[in-house]
Amino acid sequence: MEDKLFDYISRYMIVSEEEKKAIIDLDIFRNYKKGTILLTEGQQSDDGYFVIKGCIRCYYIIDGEEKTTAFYPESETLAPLCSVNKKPSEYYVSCVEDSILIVSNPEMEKTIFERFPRFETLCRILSEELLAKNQASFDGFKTSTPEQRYLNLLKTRPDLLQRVPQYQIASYLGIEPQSLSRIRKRLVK
Amino acid sequence: MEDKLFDYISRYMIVSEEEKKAIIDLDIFRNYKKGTILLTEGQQSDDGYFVIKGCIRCYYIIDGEEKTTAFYPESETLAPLCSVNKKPSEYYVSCVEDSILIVSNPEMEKTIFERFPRFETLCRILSEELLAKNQASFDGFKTSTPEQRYLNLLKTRPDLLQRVPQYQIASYLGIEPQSLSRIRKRLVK
DNA sequence: CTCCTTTTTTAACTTAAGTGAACGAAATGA
DNA sequence: TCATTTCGTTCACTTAAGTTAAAAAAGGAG
Repeated sequence: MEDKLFDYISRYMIVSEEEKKAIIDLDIFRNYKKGTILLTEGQQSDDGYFVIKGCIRCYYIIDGEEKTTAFYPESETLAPLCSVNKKPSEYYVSCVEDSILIVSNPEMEKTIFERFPRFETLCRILSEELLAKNQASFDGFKTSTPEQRYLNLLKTRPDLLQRVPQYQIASYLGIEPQSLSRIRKRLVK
Repeated sequence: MEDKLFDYISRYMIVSEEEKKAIIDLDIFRNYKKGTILLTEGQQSDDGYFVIKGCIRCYYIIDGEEKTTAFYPESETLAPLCSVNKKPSEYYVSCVEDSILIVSNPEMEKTIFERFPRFETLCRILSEELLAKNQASFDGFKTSTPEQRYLNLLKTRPDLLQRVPQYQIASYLGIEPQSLSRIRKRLVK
């Protein structure tokens, strides 16, 4: 289980046994059942998530309708806005499947960073990377039609379409479920 | 001129005179004329930008058409994807106006972080903040219609509409210039 | 297996954005 | 200053997404 985390980190640096032990000793692995709500609108939480297994999802409820904006499957990280700006959350976070997550918070990060400053460098670099990638997806979204967005999803994250209901994919693509159904129909021929 | 930078940083921490001097000694302030292209498609650069004065813009050229995806006015930061993933850039960066920028690169960051580790913490926190905010804008974009996006821009960044040509705003909103013209007409009544 | 709920598809109709073209206004530059 | 390019608006037409409603299909619970 720890391996998923260290495999991920090993793409950036070699982690010593001492460091591994320190992280495991934090006891940050958590199991959640499918459907568990990790964060609710209006709630303030400092927690950040790294997905070891399973998948989590962000969604808003706007005029009574669920609007899904992001999915985080294995090896992805979510630091909700409310954990950064210390304000109540505008969105929900829930588990799409039974999941194992690392749940971190600023205090434990501080503990680790003080003992192993290399980890703060790692987190800085990871954030910079994630930011640049998020901007690139946003760019792709802006410059594409709904159909192109769907095709791109099919190419880059085909797994998602298997794991997640279509109506959630639809709002993730910025359209209504009926439109996604239509696009799929259009494409099969 | 330095003040713009230190005013910005002072929202996060108190900067000592020694630290200020070290940063100023890096000699990282640069002047650019309106229209200067800072980064070209296909180019690889390590540079990151902090806007002291003026405004910079990111755009793609897709099928011969400019597609603007982002603006960075005073006190905003741009770390292009190519500076993070070390690959050739897919987009251009140019100056919307005569601008004064801080141009940084990984080596000088390393120099500063080694001497003043607090600055790495600052950069980590800033990246985390920027990431969360970028995600929030992306969410807002996905869950809005073009008209709502325009109204939101009008509310949150009215200055942009004065500083930037309409056709650039249009692609920033994910639509064609004609559609933006139509939306504006629709709204005046 | 059956019933009930959720999800997906279909359809008809409405609305708004894309497209291509034309025109005038504004900005640019020689 | 005049000529030229660029920009914003308008129009007519096309295309695709939103909306509302209903039916079909799939999934889960008992």
